[in-house]
Formats: sequence, C-alpha cells, structure tokens
Amino acid sequence: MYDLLLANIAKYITLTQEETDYLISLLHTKKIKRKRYLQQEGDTTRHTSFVISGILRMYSVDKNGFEHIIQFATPGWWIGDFQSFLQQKPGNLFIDAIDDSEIIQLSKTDLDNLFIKVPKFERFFRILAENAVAAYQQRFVNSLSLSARERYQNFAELYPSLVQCLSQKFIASYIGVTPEFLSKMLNQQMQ
Amino acid sequence: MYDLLLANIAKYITLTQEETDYLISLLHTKKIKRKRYLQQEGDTTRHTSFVISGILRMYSVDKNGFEHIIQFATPGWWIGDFQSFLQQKPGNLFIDAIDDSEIIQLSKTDLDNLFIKVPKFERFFRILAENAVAAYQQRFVNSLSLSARERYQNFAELYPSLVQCLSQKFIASYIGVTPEFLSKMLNQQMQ
DNA sequence: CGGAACAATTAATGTAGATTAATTTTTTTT
DNA sequence: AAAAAAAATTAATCTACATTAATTGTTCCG
Repeated sequence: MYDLLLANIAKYITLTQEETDYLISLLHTKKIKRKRYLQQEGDTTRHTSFVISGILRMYSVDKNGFEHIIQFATPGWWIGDFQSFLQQKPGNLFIDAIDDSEIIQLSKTDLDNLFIKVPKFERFFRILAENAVAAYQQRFVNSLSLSARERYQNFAELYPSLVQCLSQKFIASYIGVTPEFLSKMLNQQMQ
Repeated sequence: MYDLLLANIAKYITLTQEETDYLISLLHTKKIKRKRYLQQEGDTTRHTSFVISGILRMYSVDKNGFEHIIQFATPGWWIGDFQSFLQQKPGNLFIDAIDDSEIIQLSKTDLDNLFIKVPKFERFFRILAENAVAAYQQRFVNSLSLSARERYQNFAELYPSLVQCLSQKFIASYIGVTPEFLSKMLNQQMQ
C-alpha cells in the first residue's frame, strides 16, 4: 500500500523503523472514481496527495469557462495546489480523476508536526520542491518559446505513455490549443 | 552587506552566532555592471544568487532569437536556473543585469556542505523552494488563462515599482507580447 | 554639445490558432 | 445491443497578436 511512497522517500533520506511507523500513522488513503473531484475552485487544500494508482489532472478554468491543464499526475507523483496548501487559503484550481485512482494523503497539520518530530523530512520535501521548481521553470519556458506543434512533440517525448492513454482533448488542453486545432495538426503531420 | 540576506533567513529559522559566521564564510559578493551577463546559455550554474542591489532578469532565447523574460529579481530575491543548478548541467537560460547590481553567491558544493553541517538550512531552503513553486504555478496559470491586457494589469498590480522603472520593452517580454503591441495597447487604453 | 545607439510610436499587412457548426466515430451506460 | 453521451474530424470564417517598416523621441557617451 505504502510501498511506492516509501521507495520514493528512500531515494533521498533513510528512515528508521520507528520513523517509518510514525509517518504511516499520519497517512490516509483515498479512492477517487473517474470524473470525481479531489478539489474545486474555492476549496482550501488541506492535504498534499501522492498518487499510487490511476491518473489525475490539475487545471484552472478561465472566465470563459475554458480548462487549462497544468499537470497530470500518475503513480509516484505528488499533486496539489501549492499556493492554497501553503497559505491554507481558498485556491483557484481544480483537481479530478481521469481514471479511477487511489492516493495517499498527508494533512498540512500532520506535515508541520512531522517536520518538527523528524527534521529529516525537511530534506526530502526540500528536494521535492526544488525539483518541482525546475520542472515548472522548464514547462514555462517551453510554453513561451515553442509553437503548438513543438509543444506537442515535446510532450510526446517526455510522456510517451500518457500520449497513449489520454484522449486528445486532454493533451490539447495541456499543450494549450483547442481539440479542433490539435486534430487538424495531427492529421496534417501524417501527410 | 549581508544584512538583507540574514534578515531574510531570520524570518524562517534562528541561527546561532557560530552558524551565522559559518554561513558568511561561504558567501561571496559580486558586482555586475549594467548589461553584463551573470550567465549565458550553455553555462552550468555553479552558484545560487541573492540580489542585494540593482535588478536582474532571467530569460530564454527561442530559436528565432526572441527573448522571453521568466523572472526579474530585485533586492531580497533569489535568482538562478534551477534545473542547471540542481543537476550541475549546462542550462539554456540567460541572466543579465538591467541596472548595475550586486549579488551574494553561494556555491552548490558549499550549499550541500551547509545542509550537512547545519541541517536547519534544509528548512529555510525548503520554504524558499515551496514559495517558488507556488509563484510559478500562479504565473503559469496567468499566462494560460489571461489576455495580454489582463496580464499587463496583473503585472502592474503585483509589481507597481517595476512598472515605473522598467522600459516597456522588458515588460512586453515578461507578459509575452511584442513591444509594438504593448505600445498600441497602452495608448488605446487611455482613449 | 552633437551624433549614435536605443526605445517608443504608428500603421499596413500577415498568420497561428480560435470559433462555430455540422458530421462521424467511439465510448459509456442501461 | 440500443440509446445516449462524449470525442474526434472537417471546413469555413474570424481575431488577437506578430511582422515589417518607417518615423519620432530619448538617452548616453566621447
């Protein structure tokens, strides 16, 4: 159940049995059915979530009702509205399950206590956050400087398995074009 | 000299005199004249930098030679190509000084040692990285879901002092439009 | 102080990708 | 397996913003 998470943690820090047990005592698992929300605009993010099965998406909805996917999360990934979680204020993002999924949750309160009781976790979450910054920096640069076609190619290279399993609609939303345009683009490419 | 940085650190962790002295022994200051590069594409980022005076910009240059400003950094801000710094590999970003500036630098090696000798710093840099993730998430959402005019308004609200002191060229590059279009937009707005 | 480099403005023209809408294909539900 | 819902395709039209180019205004430096 917690193997994937523990393996993930073990890459960066080494825990004693006691520390592992304490961590596990703070965790809760949660199942989310396809199309069900983990979080909606206006909710305050009380937990950070680690995906163990399925796939979720985080997205914003603009004032014209269009969705912009910021991130997909497959097993082994963390997902959450960082701003809302850190400041414990209502956020403006949505998260829902694309397929039936299962996640492990850790509440903000428990995480804060964990940092105090087992300071080693500061290191783990520092590295996690640093990697997230690097990833966002890169994604942002790509969205600024690549054309729609290049953004698609880049996505396909980076996440070949996602290209297989996601509908075009979601990929279009992630790379920032309409489904109609993506369809046209892909069919032109073949000729 | 190091006051601004120490005050910044003191917001999140408390250091003994000894720890402060040790930190200071690892720091170097550097002056960067207007238009001089702190870093160019292909360089590996060996240091993380904290601005104490002046203003710098970090940007990417796309294959058509256009610059896209990712971040400005004024006193009190950290700046650096995270991906290159973390992986110690050549990066693809540029950083240069918009005005004569002064920064404090800390090398990757010294930072890694600092984490081992004074684990408290794990917490400080964790919080820093978390805040950076939240900021990037928000900037990214804005770039996806707002029009050029809204992005300008948002920038002007967030950084009123920068709107004053930066040339339109730089603001245009930050919000992701051409200088010509920004000029037109601003003059239309007044009518 | 004068001229060279740089920044801003204006306007005509061009285009990547959006919008709308109708049709077909695929998936889901019962 | 049929009906309903969702996804993909195609094509015509539209638009926010880019491009190009010429003009003016500003800053900086010898």
